[in-house]
Amino acid sequence: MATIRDVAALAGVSISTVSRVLNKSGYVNAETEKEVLKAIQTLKYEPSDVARGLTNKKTKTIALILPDIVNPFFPALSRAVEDVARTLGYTVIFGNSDGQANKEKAYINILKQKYISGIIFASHNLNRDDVEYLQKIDIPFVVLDRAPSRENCTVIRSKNFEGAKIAVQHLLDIGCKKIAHIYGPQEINTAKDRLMGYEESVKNSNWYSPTLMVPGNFKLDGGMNAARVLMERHPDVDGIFVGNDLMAVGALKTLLRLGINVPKQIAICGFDGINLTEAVEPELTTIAQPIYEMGALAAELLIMKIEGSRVENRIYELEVKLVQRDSTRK
Amino acid sequence: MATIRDVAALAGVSISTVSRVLNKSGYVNAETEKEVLKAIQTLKYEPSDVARGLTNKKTKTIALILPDIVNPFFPALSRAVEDVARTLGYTVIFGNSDGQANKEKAYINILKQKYISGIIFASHNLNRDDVEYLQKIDIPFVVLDRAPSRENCTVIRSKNFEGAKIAVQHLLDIGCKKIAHIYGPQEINTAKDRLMGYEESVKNSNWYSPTLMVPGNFKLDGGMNAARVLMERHPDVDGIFVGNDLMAVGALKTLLRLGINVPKQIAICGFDGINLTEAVEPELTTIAQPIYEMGALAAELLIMKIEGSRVENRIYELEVKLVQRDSTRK
DNA sequence: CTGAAAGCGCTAACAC
DNA sequence: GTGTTAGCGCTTTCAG
Repeated sequence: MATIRDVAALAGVSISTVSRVLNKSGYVNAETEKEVLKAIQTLKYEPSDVARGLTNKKTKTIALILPDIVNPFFPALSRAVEDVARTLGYTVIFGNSDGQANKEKAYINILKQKYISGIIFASHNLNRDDVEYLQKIDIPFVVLDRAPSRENCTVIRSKNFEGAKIAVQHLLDIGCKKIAHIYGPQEINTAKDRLMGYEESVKNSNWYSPTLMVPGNFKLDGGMNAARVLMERHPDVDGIFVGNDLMAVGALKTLLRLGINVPKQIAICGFDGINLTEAVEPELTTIAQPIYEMGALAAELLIMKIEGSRVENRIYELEVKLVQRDSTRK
Repeated sequence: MATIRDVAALAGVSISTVSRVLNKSGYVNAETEKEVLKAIQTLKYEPSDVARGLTNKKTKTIALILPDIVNPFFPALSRAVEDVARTLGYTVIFGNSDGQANKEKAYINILKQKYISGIIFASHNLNRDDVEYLQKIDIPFVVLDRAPSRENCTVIRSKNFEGAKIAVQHLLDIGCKKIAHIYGPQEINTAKDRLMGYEESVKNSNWYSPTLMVPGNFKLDGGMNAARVLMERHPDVDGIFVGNDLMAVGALKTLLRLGINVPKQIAICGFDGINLTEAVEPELTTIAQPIYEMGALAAELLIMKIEGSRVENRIYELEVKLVQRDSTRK
């Protein structure tokens, strides 16, 4: 593979001139530039990102750390990140943390050794120490959903609280008289916000009872189990707002197995907007987050940071949207 | 961040000695080694992968190029690759090619500039030229499902042809009298092999007709449409072997919407073994590929190649397994 | 067993 | 405008 030296030799200039045309930095005579470009062409020269990295401490690669790519929320997000990264000339390393602080910390270290340009953390476990560390070693980062502090992080999320209220209102609108909620792990902010949105919406209803709120694990089986519990406690429920789509699918399974008609007897509304909601029958109504946009924005903001644009350290909160489907069409 | 020089200084040795203990290469006095290790400890020194890359032309990072991470087959595969890569000290870059040869070629180039250690191509579009190019620039690679030539590629796949026969046999075993097949794009090897397996299994049956084979696109809507076509052509079909799970889920949707009971009236068997088969109701019987194992094996073989072990350039063909669920339990 | 020195391929002062 | 040179942090001969 040709190096910058080969190009310089062929073009009859010095390597710094070549470097200048490569980086469009400093002045270069139009003629010489042409020569250099020609030499680059004929040698099919491509600068080595690694050598550049060594000098710049930046590698045009970003990392995406997420809990588990197998969780159906993340593929779409990853796709968005990769799409915009590639467009902007970046490459993306991905890592699964399983939500474990130590795995995530280990990744930060590895990535540092690789002079990673920046990191996107998705619904993870970042704590104050990590944030300080990242700041200390000067690695730009962006956080999805969760952040230990609002002040010094750029965080992207969608309107979970409002979305929950929209969900409940929708169920009321279609005529539900007693609405339950299956919520996710309360260590997870999104799960908490959605639960709060539900509570605030229903607490003054005469049918309200705390036992209408059943915990789940944000996974399929959690939704299945929660629905079973709920049916035992409150057989008269006629609407369920489920904290995420995966559990909503689980709940749907349980209801179908119990011979309950969805939506006629019980309507279901999920949250997230993953593709899975369209794979099941009946298709699930959901409060859709703009998943792709969230990923794209994360990548854009991160790369802006990397390239020196000032990016506000604040929460970017995106809108959610009610997507009605058969599970709430009585 | 401390460099190798800092360590050398603190330990009172030369940098080459430090390098030796770092790489366990060459002889180092036990005493000096201890000193060096201590210095490394107190300085929290971590060698720079980038600097190493510059000298070694290897970066301890591999790439995974796949069509689209959003396709539910790939998350599990990716997870496996990342798991074993991490365990073996590698990091993974992922890229979506959308099955487009040019995107894939572009990635190869970018990765080359990054001194990528090796590449895994999943069900992609690699052609002879690409293979030659990769060999020329000496980047180890492994291919999943498809390869332009058997001789000079390490390819991993599962028994598609045999799996298809198992599927048909299973449908016969549970009493199906007329079995249709929805097949995937014939440019894709796996789709072709599965179709051939079906044909070979049924071509001598008295009920056989070529019109029982309906094309699909390996996606949800393809399965939905194909099932509709099929029901018009052959309302008396009582078993469908679908070329992949995603289409099988689509077919199931169509049948449920038509008020057809699955499995009583029509049994369905898919292929792949993705999680989605357990999310729908009834759950789908499928010919499960060992998806995780395939990814893990790909990563292992690739890293063996990278690290200089001889790895046979041949096809590693893994077993598939019938997983019976309610969609074929009459 | 250990150190000196020459790169790996590139960027960025600093001269000319 | 363009060339020289000194690194970036590490590995690896080659002496000693």
